[in-house]
Amino acid sequence: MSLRHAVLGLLADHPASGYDLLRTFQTSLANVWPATQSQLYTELNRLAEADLVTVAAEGPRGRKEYAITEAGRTELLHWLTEVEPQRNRRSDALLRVFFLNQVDPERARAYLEREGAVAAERHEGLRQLERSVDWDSGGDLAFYGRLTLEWGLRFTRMQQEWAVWAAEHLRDRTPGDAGRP
Amino acid sequence: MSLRHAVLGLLADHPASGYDLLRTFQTSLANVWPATQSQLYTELNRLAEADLVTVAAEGPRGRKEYAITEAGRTELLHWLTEVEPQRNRRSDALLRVFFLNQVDPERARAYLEREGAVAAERHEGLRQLERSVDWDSGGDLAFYGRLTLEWGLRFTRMQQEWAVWAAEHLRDRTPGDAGRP
DNA sequence: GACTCCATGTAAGCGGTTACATGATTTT
DNA sequence: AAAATCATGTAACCGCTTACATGGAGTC
Repeated sequence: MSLRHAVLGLLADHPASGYDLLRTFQTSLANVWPATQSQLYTELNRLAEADLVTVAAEGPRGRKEYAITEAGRTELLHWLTEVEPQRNRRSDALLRVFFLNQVDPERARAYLEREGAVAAERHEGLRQLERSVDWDSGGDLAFYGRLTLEWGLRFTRMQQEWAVWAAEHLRDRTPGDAGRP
Repeated sequence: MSLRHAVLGLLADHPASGYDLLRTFQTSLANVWPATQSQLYTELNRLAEADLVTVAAEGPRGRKEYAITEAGRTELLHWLTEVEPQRNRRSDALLRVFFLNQVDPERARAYLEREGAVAAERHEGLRQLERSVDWDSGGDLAFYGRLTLEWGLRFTRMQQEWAVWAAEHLRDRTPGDAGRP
């Protein structure tokens, strides 16, 4: 149930409408906790129902600006410091590797190489993001955003390096007859 | 819908009962695609319904041994080579980092250090697993299992190193008054 | 006979995805 | 006037989690 806390976390910084939050979820948070429009609006209504947020103002076009309440802040801090993160992660990309013995080594290598290429692309995308953001604003959010971005950079690099290593390992193991005397 | 393919992948190697598969999911696959007992039995019935697996034999205590069918193999290969992996991952641990500006730097550092410690533990656990498995059996599954394990080792190491880096970065930024002249 | 392990099934509830639906305001 | 953007809401479906429920077979 972390969408709830993602919303609280954003509103803790400053009030925003569902529409505002949506854009944040589709940009800054896209790589950490993506959320859809449908999900967001439902959750905002639930949060308001539970008095963790309130409708602070109403604007044109039915716009509702939400603000976090004291109870919301308490809940956020509780989650931040006292709730153990769920660390078990599923990876269907890795699951495929597990079953790569079902295809011939060439296809297996092709799969690994594609994984490496995709990781490299994502890495490059994050590097571009890094360049495009003003990190010197001094804001706390910028600082911690930088930390999560660094995680992403390291993660994608690790994946890329692993894929290269795995493909090589595979080649060494089954010296394909192609390109050999 | 990858539980389906995880089951097919396992049955592609050799027939097994739901109970057998369950143990595999709770051990070898635990770090890649965990599944519960409830989920597994439901999925096996669905797979049988769709003729992707069949009940090859019935044993004592109502044991049903499932085997993959030709249609099942086709579906597995399709998924393996033609379906693009879903790569967007949620991480509530990382989401917390994003909102760490809500707590004081000391608590933030404590959080990062704990993340590092957990990563180190998991790394050690995987190293032990590595030692306990006979990788020289020559089996394909052992080979590809090794690749996924290596991924885990690199991932946990990366996380640990990142956590150390992040905690240091945080210290440099806000030179706490504790332990300073 | 009691305990443990093997073995399967089902029901309630929740969070996430996809799709549909509506309408006001601003821009071109 | 038309198009783009802002803005919210809801319904169907699916997969995962938790919990409950049942019983056969082997072991002490």
